[in-house]
Amino acid sequence: MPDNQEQFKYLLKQNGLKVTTQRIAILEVLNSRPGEHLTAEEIYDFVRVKYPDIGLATVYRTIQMLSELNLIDKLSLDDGYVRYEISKNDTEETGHHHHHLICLDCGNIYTFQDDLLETLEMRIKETLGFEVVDHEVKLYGHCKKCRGD
Amino acid sequence: MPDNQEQFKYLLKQNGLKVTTQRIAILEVLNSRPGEHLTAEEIYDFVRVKYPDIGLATVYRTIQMLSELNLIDKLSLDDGYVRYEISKNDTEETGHHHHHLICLDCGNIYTFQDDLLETLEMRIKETLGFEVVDHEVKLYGHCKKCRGD
DNA sequence: TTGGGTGCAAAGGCTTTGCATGTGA
DNA sequence: TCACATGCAAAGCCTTTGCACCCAA
Repeated sequence: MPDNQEQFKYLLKQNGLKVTTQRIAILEVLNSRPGEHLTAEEIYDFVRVKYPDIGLATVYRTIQMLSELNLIDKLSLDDGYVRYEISKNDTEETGHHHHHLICLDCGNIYTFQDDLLETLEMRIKETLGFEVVDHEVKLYGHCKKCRGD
Repeated sequence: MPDNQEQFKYLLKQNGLKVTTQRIAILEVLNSRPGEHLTAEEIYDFVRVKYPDIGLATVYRTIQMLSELNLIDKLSLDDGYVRYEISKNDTEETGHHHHHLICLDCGNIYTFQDDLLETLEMRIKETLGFEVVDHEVKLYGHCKKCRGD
């Protein structure tokens, strides 16, 4: 995580932005909960444990910035909330995200990696002339636990 | 479209719902614009051309109903609007939707069909025990037209 | 007749914005 | 010092809800 934080500070400075307590705190919350998909409100609550004076607006503003810097990923579950998680892009170049399995019963979100789409995307480029640079895949269904019950 | 409309009326009656002018009008608007992805407001505007007295709330209520009856599909582009299009499910059983190609330059939405995910979904069921029943795939990129310019 | 449907306006709920104050560089 | 960042509250914006009236069945 210090790596991540250093990268963050560097990115901020490089973009003429300031390194503030609030920004570091928010990044740390997201960084300490990989794989969770937090709403702005949830992030706000976690950050307030250590920094009770932070404002919700700051959380929203910081989240937006982190998203633009590609340090976090957005995920929308159509439940009225936008969720965020720390980005784990190994390959900076592709920027491709992992996919989500969403259980319709318990609401849990599972993630998985798959390169299957690359074949598809290549075919789309050849046949339609459309060049895919990013994708979002959500699979809805019933997870093992819920199917077992 | 009369087929579709008859099916609609039948579905309404079967569910103890009434066939009203407004409901038919909204369905017709969506039916006459396949492949377009309309927001509630846009649907509202189109319907008002013929039925100026309709209320926006009725549009929202009807849209929700149509969605529950699986006559229309929802699509969220994360621009703050939820969009709808008439459903063209050939196979009632699978309920699988087509996929969307979203151009980051002009905003146009292209659709395509592909069965590639079925392999993936089968593998997910085998390895993770997660049974996929629906999916949503959005591919972002640059369309032929915009790449040409 | 009568219970579901509609229109209107108000309320909800998440997110953004304006502005005065605070603070990192 | 000073431009950017923050907190607070207000405003925005899409969507839902309450309620009296209306109209399919």
